[in-house]
Amino acid sequence: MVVKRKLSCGSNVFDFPSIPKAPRSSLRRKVSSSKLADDKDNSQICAIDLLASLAGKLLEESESSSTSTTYANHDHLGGGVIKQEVLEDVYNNNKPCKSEFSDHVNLASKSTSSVTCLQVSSVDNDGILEQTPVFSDCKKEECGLKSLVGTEEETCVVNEAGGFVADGFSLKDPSQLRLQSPESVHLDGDVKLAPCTDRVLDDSFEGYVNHSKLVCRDDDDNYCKYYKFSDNCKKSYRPPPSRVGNRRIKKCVMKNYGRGVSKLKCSEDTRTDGHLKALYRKRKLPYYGYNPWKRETVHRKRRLSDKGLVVNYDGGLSSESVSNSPLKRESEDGILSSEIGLHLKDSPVKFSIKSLRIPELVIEVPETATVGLLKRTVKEAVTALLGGGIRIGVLVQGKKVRDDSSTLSQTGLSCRDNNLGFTLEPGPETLPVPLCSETPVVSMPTDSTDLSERSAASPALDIVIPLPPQDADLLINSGKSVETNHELVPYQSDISADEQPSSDSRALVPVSALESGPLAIVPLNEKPKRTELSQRRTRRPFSVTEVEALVQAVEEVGTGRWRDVKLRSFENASHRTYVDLKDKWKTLVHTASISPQQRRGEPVPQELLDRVLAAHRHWSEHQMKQNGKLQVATTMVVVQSGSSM
DNA sequence: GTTAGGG
DNA sequence: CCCTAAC
Repeated sequence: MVVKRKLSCGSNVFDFPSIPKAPRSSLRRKVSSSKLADDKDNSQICAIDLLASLAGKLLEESESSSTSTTYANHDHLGGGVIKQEVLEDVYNNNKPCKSEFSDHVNLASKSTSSVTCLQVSSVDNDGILEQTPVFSDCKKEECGLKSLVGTEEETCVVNEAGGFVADGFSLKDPSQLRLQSPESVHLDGDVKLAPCTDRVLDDSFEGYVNHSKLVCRDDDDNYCKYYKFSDNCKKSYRPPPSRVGNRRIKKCVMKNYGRGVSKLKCSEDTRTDGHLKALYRKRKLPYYGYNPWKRETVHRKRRLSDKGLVVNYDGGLSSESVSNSPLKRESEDGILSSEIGLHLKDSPVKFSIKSLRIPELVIEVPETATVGLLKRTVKEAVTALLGGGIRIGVLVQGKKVRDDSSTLSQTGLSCRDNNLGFTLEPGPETLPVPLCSETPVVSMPTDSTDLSERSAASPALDIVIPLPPQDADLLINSGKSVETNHELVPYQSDISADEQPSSDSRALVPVSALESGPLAIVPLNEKPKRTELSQRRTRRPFSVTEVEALVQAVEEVGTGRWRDVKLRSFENASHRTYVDLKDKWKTLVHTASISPQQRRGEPVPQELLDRVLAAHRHWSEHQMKQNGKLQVATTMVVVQSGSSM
């Protein structure tokens, strides 16, 4: 495994990763992490890591302005803004995967933010701060995300001058946020678990936040420490080995601002299993059939489209008070404030994400494969997925919130009734696999170009940063993870209302999902629209040459036989599907029928347009004739049968 | 998996 | 280009 650091979490345990925020004082930053509970679990990736990274992101945002130079190594990023150039550089470098991990880690640490963001308390909660730091200061590299594994009741206090900004929302005065306050808002209405009390094996996360308090302070000095009161919970909650559902996959999630993403994968990829491969599932697989990957014994398919990329969190927002119990209810009852917004004071919004569902991830392994191999394969697939660069999307009422500058209240997140969802989306930076050229194992990205542009993983070829600037902030690179150990709790397929048909999911997710207890499951009420989730293919206007080839083919085989057209003239153009050709023909016909002044884009020679019209006319007539014959034939049959009777 | 069309 | 219904 490439990923070396894994914080093991009891499967049920929710780890609170503390991600120290910031880059700017990586050195100073102190990260505390709970002890790794199980090394055994290392191989698993915790979904929660994602959250951690998300949280980290939030923190980071606040600090992005003051990004330290530490990023320089990998990113050259200034201020957390992702630059395409950087990405490209990264992608273009086929660096050996192996060494990368450490590097990323460093990045992570630098850029890390604290996962604790999810639960942020105002500094005012002095009471929370305890003198006994359980965790020693982290090394630089490790500072990044450390999950507090097994720690329970951890409170994180973040005092950050910068404020948080998260995808859909921004908290301007972070110092005043207390996410865990009793008043927390329960957005989703979904399941909320009282910390310790409700703790069930399935509790993905809340249960674990109890006894110890995690404090993350990011004051001027920017340092975070965790203080742990007790570690009891941890022990008690060790999930039975058998539980698959809670299996947490450890992923290295790191948040680099998008840049070094690929490396992480590399690491994994490096470990080639030779025959293992992942395929991203493309819509039209058939046309990609020539793709070498297809022949691999093991395929991993990741379907971006559906959403494949989307990780759903089932949880929504739920309020939980840090304290054990009662408070929680109160908050739910109501006191939620709609005030959440730029100036939150004492009206923290608590986000409890029970689980994040990863996108469809189909893994195929030979029957002869060992369980160990299967595990590794899954891990790799997930790691690759996450490592590819993920960005977090926020869904409110099923609708994606694109404006990162919106406040929670503006976004409606302050309302308890809202259905909040987080999605994992492929980040632009997703190109990891290719980097690790050696390993075919995880195929996703590599082919993506060929397989489908559509897939979120935009192939390296066209690196497009679809995301608006603000989204860029959200980008989380998992590649190298910072130690966050979050538990990944798969959504429960059955329970979750989510769109994804369980059938699709052979993915890891479902399996684990089964394990997760009911509590953990909070279905997203609304099915996200695909459009929201999936990434649109990059636009590739047809060149005149292509148009000519298309016209030529259509003249020969006619309209209505797009597959043949494709095979005839675009066999090697993996990015042109027959549907594309059909669509292009449609537009060509339209273009040819309008005045030149009305035409846009690269002008198509009139000669070609004339041919288009001619061919269109010809084949239309041909089709009509066919239909006519058909009708006649039908009529004849009918008449015949009628007469016979 | 392909087609055909609407969006 | 995307999404789907209809084959």
